[in-house]
Amino acid sequence: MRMSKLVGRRLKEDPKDAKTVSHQYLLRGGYMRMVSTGIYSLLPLGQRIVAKIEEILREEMNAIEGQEVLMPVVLPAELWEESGRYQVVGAELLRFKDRNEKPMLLGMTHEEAVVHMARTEITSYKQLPAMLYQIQTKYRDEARARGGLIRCREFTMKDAYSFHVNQEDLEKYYERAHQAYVNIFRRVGMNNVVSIEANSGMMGGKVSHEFIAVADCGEDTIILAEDGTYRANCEIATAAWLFTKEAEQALEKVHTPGKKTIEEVAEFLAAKPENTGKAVFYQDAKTGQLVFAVIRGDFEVNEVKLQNLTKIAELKFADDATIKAAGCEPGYASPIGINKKNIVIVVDRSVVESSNLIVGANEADYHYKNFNFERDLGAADVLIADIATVRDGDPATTTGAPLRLSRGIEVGNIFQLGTRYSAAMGCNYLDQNGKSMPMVMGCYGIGVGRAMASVIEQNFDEYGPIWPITIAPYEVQICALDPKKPGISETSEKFYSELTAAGLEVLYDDRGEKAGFMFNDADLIGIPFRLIVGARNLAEGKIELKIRGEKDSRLVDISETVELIKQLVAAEYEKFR
RNA sequence: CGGGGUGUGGCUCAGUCUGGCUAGAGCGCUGCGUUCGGGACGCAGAGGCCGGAGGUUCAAAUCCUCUCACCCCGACCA
Repeated sequence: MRMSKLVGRRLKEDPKDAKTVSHQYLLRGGYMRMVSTGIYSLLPLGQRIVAKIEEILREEMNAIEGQEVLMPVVLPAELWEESGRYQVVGAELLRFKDRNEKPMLLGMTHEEAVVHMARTEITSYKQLPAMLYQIQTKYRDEARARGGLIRCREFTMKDAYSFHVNQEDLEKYYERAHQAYVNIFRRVGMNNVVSIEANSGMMGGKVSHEFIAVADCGEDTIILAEDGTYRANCEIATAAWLFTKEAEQALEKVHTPGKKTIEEVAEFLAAKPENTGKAVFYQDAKTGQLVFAVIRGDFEVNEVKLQNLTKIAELKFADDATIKAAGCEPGYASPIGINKKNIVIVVDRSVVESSNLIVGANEADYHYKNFNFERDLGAADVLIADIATVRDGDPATTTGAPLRLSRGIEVGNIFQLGTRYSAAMGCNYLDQNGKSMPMVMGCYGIGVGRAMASVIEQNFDEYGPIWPITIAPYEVQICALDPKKPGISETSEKFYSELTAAGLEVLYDDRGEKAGFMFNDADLIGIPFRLIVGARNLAEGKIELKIRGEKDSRLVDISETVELIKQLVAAEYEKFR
């Protein structure tokens, strides 16, 4: 490709709205343009990268017996009504009506569509297991798109769905899919991706893993043990907290004027936050059901754990009126004397296993000292569970190694769905005994554009992205410096045709711009190998070879250049096998 | 959905508070010339209903009302 004809200009200044590195470089390098909030067009350079990522995805999916299909973007609402998700999912699902007033939607994920396919095509245990996948457009009407391709509304996703005769077979396949994902992220050049246990949320099913590209701009918080033995999303992470019991002391009511927060109360009573208990009121956003959570003062309630435990889809902080209606005093709420009727009470292990805590007195300006769970509240009608948020430095459950918080981008997600969809939608097969059974399903997703952005987040310098050769838009770039000088243009053209003939993908900067101008553009395009044809070196029979991401360049004999590049490119690919 | 902010050539912005000349700058773009190894320079050009609609005024990018769009923080996120 000749640069003089390449569509997609590079920008000298950072676009004002781009905050993350990948967003800035994708715009500045001329890889993509925004068309509307969270909706982007890919320019030729971006599309070339995406096509290469997709090819790697196909290879890895095919390697685990995947069969590529293509399902529609526009789906009838009735299909989603079968699974129940038409009602459950909120405004992110874009709904509309066709000319006959028939309710339709834009697919945000394709469990329903693939079940529709599987239940008509697969009828016998002899056809199982089977895996179907597609690389296709998804639409999610995000409340807030951000970060360019990191979180957008329309995006390309590789989504795969597997069907099995039983849970055991699913689990075996799930392991293979997990390994395929590890391969994919290595091959596209993400050098720091961890798979972690995750909350399966509305997808249903129990076991799920997220693949997280560790990057500061990430939206997810993940918990990693320093020795690598524990990895989990902070939403479900736990730790080997140690609590100690002491001799119980008598309950004592104390005056704590104006002291509301844990810190204020603890300081006022010359205690530490871990000597206190914290009471937090939540309510079901839909039904209003009140939930009373008690946890030690030095912990924070993990709302995702609480939601999973109480099976409430959406929790919010309870308002003061609701709290008062339940007979409690906001700010001084107490587990002592609480009316257990009509309130879901959840007590964290930290409170159950500690002694003599300071808690509210359910009366303004008063607290109790020496609260002990068994004696003062009791386990009857109380849920005892781990609802604590892991803190930096907490000990891992595996080895006790300190846990650390990191930020990351969710680049892949795999679920063991079970029969959540197949049972609801009649996706059955006949087993050996002629008995109709629901298929056991798994699903496996990777966002293609997000993967491209994440590669940048892990491979860049102050000048631009540094593409791994496996997904670089081109393998070699030729910069013809001052092409009017004798020999420059001829030599560059010769390299261009010879390298292209050798099967290499070459971007040829034939524009005759100033050297610095071309170098800066080349850095933004981030191609691994760069040949610089200039008068100075040409007089010596030499060509400069610069490897993107390396500081120094080297001189190569003209006669050896083509052969050397072929070898270097081949060797570079080997690194990603 | 809360809170904050921004809309002026392709891009980044000034001008708005305090209304008034032909609406500006840098980058980019076109032509000519000089340059030529890390974003050169000169000359000459093209390109704007100042987000939109109403209003106030002799006069509106600027003041008022309404509206739309976008960004950031939070909530949400299969």
